[in-house]
Amino acid sequence: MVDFINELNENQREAVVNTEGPTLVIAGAGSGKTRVLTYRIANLLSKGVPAYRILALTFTNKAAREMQKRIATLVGQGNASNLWMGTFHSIFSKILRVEAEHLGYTSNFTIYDSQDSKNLIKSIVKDLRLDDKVYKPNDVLGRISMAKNNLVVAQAYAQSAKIVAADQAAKKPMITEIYKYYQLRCRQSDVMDFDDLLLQTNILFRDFPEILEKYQKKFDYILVDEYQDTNYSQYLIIKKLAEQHKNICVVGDDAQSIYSFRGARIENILNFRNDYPGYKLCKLEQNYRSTTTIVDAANSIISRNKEQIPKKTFSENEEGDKIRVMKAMSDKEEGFQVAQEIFRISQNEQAEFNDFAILYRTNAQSRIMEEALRKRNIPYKIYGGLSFYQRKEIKDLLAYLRLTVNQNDEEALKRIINYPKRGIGDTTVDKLKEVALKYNASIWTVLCNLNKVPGVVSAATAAKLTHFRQLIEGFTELAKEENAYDTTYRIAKTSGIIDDLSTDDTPEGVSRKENIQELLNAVKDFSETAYNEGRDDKLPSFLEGVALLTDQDSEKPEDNNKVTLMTIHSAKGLEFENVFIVGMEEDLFPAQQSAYTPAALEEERRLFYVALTRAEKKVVMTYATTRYKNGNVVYPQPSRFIAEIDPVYLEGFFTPTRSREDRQLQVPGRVTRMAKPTLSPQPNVEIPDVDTSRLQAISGDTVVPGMIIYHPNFGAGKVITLDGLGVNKKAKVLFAKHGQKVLLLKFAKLYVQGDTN
DNA sequence: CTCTTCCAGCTTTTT
DNA sequence: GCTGGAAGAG
Repeated sequence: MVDFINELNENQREAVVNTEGPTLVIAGAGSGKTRVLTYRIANLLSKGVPAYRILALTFTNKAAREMQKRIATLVGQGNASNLWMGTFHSIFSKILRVEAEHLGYTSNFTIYDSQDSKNLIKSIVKDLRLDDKVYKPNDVLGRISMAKNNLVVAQAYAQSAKIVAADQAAKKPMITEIYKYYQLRCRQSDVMDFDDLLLQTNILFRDFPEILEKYQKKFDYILVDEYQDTNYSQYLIIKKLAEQHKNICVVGDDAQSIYSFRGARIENILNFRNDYPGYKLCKLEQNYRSTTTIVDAANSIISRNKEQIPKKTFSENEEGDKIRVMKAMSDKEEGFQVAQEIFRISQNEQAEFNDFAILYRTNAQSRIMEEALRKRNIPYKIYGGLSFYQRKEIKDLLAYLRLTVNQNDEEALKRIINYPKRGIGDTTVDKLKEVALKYNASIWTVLCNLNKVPGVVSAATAAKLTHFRQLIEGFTELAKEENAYDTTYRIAKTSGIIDDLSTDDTPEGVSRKENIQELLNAVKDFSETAYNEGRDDKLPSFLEGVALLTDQDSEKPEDNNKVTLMTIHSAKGLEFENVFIVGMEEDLFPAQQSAYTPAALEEERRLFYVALTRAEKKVVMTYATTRYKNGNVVYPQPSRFIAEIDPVYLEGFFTPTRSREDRQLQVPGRVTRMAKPTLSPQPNVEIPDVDTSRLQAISGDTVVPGMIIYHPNFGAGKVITLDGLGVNKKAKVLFAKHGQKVLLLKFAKLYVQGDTN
């Protein structure tokens, strides 16, 4: 039995005991949010609610697993594993597989990861003969994703005047066409992308009320973690499911909303009161994780944001050390200093390596940290970056598995039709695709009907294609009989993948083979566990989950005493005794794209808040004064976030005294190679003042000599000369405060004085 | 059709 | 600094 009285504070207990009706839990960082969720679920179970009637949605697989583990220790493994607990994507993909036929998919539909989606977009852009410089897969996918997350299907996209106008303004009017074909080809391939998993669930619930009702009845209790990170699509699914009984409990912290870039709506949490009148509000404000210094410093940061739910997190822990700021001459030295500090602290204070985390804004920063740690023989584990499942050799083998299960999977087919080499080149694939488009069929269908389209390929090519087709068909037959492991093993062998990798003796080649072996082990593990537990051990079942897996899901036991390296985003929800936040520099953190709009900047600040509040005892922040970025040297300024912390909580950072106006004017931007901050000579040209409240952005090619321009970094300046052509066009500009600079116009964000009326 | 070499673009963050 | 695509030679 669960001891609520002794293990929970009053507010936490409220949140746990009030199981009926809508409940909103506002949970500050480190306030025992997970504890509340797990106890609430344990409480429901102890009241006799069957586990399979509880739906608990988390944001990451990791969070789900963690919670399951903790519930299992409270109520036993058997009970815990019957819970419907997982990410939105994994839970609803499960439901969609059951209901797929209603929507015109098969239950074996494939899930495209972002790379697959981008590849498909690339290919559509090519088919439509569009400029791939204008229609960049990333951008286009972003637009489509945004649309889907707002439940705008391709047809509605085309009909929305607002969206069409926005695309036209961005000079990308064909996105709507691309969306249409993208969706068409996904359907043809029996494929859903990540966003479809949510969109199609919404469509399912909208168009089939009896199915909605089935699930409304099934889930008596619904819990949602990280509610501030839900997007519209997720929000609506929850709302519909909870409509009948309204036993919904959402937990979140608006101060930790860091996913608006992928459609998360902070309003969802703010509007809970309107959606569920009569809701119960629980505020968890006591931080049990961090020292008062850290909590107060974090508060001093987040209070600068305008948009937030009023709350005051506090800590009754000891005051603790001040937050240390370390400056390094270079990114390399930054790594060196961090490694040295970790080593020193671990020696002096008997801290274990797993008490340390190094957090960074971008994955690209990990490599330099890795190198430094390796030199000092400090063990580390690294999350994110190129995940296991994104490695080429793994994707290749998975593509075989996918095609075996779903022959219409276009991206899988294109990936392996000529890997290993079997003499089927791009020309042939293009021809097949043309035929497929013409007959509105998948490439596989064309492959099966080559005789009906004579003359498309030569007899020799046709033979090769047929051979490939038979290879896959053989695998499909095999998959029906054998378990996932036996099938996969045979595929790896007979497809030639293993032979192909065996010819490569380089360290990379060896590591690729090891990765294949690791995947085989994972499949074996799946098959055996499934068999032992009486579940389906065939290939489709294995594949179901794989697309939604990430690196973070494969924690290895040998990883237990290592320093953790990860992005701040993936650190959310975790805690470490000692946290190093590295790369505290302008244009890195806050990211340069975020520095210009207030909303984006607030999100960066929340991200910083998340980073700080990961720490229990010590925070060390570091910045470098030179850094390699995309192979170029840049000279970053320390992040404004350092100066935003109340200096009483800091040590080692000298806050430069700047005038108020100066601080407001300074919107640090990109430092280009040409723009080394050197000693600025006083200008000998008179530059009039610029009214910064009336600036108008201009593009580089409208710049002419003599023009007065305004640069976010350097302020007002006069264009002296221009040289270079096209994208290499440069302007020599004399700035009032910074002297002469050469700007690459392609990069420089320039403004001119706008109309004064 | 395949292999090699060269170049451009990229870096926000994740299911 | 790395990756993926283009281009050109065999």
